[in-house]
Amino acid sequence: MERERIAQPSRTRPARRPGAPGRAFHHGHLRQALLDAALAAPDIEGLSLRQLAAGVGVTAAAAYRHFGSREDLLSEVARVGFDRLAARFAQAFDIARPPTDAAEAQARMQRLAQAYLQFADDEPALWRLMFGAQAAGYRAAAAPPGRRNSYDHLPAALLGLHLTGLTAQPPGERDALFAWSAIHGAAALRSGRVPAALVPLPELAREVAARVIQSLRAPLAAA
Amino acid sequence: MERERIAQPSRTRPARRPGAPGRAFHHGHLRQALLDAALAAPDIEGLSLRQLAAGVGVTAAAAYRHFGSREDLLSEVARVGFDRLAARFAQAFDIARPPTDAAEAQARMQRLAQAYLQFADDEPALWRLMFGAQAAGYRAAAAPPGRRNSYDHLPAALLGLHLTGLTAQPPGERDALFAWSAIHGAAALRSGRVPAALVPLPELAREVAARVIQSLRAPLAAA
DNA sequence: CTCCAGAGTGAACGGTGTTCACATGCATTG
DNA sequence: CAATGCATGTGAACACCGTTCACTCTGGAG
Repeated sequence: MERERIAQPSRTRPARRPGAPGRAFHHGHLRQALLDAALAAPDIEGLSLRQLAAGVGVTAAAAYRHFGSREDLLSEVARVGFDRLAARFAQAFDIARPPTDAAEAQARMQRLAQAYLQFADDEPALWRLMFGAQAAGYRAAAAPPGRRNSYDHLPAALLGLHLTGLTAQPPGERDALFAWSAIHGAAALRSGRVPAALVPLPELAREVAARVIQSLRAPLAAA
Repeated sequence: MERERIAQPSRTRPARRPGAPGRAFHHGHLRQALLDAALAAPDIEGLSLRQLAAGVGVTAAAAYRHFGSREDLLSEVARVGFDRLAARFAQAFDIARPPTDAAEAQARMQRLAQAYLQFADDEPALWRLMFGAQAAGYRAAAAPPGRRNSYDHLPAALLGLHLTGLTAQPPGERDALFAWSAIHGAAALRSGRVPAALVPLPELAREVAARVIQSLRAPLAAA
């Protein structure tokens, strides 16, 4: 059954796009197809490997040619999530160019917060996977060696605040932690449908950024 | 098989503690036993209903006499978690008695933050359940009508800051949101093993509280 | 043209949540 | 005190899940 196979050139190894739309897997892009399907799912953590495989027209066992386990697959998906988040940060401001003045430094902080919050808004399932229950992810973004790190932008933004005179002390690791906490917490509460956090996003981002800047303006008073 | 049943008095309805240690369920406290077993589990979300039931010496189907589904059971467990969190808040300071001075108001904020962070440290599985992936929980604490609300303490602490002159404006809902974000975010990052958050807890709590107070000291500058 | 390594199949394993007909024993009636 | 009824727990069954394994197929290298 099912002879009719389309003879495709496919001279280079990783080529072989799905010429025929539905059929013609076998050697090709199953791995990517599975990742794409998972990324498109409304509830990534809740999806079953069997459904996922069936969705791309393949047996569940076939997935094990490309991933060691369901957990592995989800880790890969989370990694893509961190890449996307990093891409949004990169769009928020150019880390290589220092801010021109205090207003710009403040705007950067605000855009950074907005990028973080917007990401959680736009991709809630991916967000939950990245920072959810098992949370293997918090460090995942820091891993890939060559690639630009997701977590570089926040220290850079804080440094910008200091260089333009908005904060008294140069930013330390703990300052970054607090800033991250505030932004991450806001995103978590928002995605948890806490009413006060359901305000329009730019407004929330502006407020969080402003409060973070204010909190870092002066060194801490003695405990 | 298994005759030997211990005839127990059990005159009042909800009495009947497990006199004989292993056996002698049937009519009694299965519901509570299941909740207790779940609360004691190292990974609440990951546990199976069958294992849980087997752990208390009962068939999985028996659980359905007391809970509509596994999800229902976990919701109940989460509710207990919010009660415990509220109890810790109640121990942090008496909400009915306003703070005597600025130092006391500041100390309250700090104790509140510490209670939150300590809870996440002490009961990580419960914490993940409460604020984890599905996160039906963020509002759950606000629900029970008669009982003291988990979320009353934060606004009270903020009001204390204002009354003792530590903040310029009376605290609004959005101020509470920011404060909660910062504390919750710190707890999330800490439970996510972010290295900078793994500092000794009292120190982290002191810092977060101080930064929150500083961030709320003055009204926001115009956007 | 032959061979082979990689890719996908289908059946099977044990485990899961959930349902349902059935057993059982308590507490309350007559 | 005996009988009844209802809440409570049982065991088998269902569909589904993740994972493994022997197998088939195919496309490209020699």
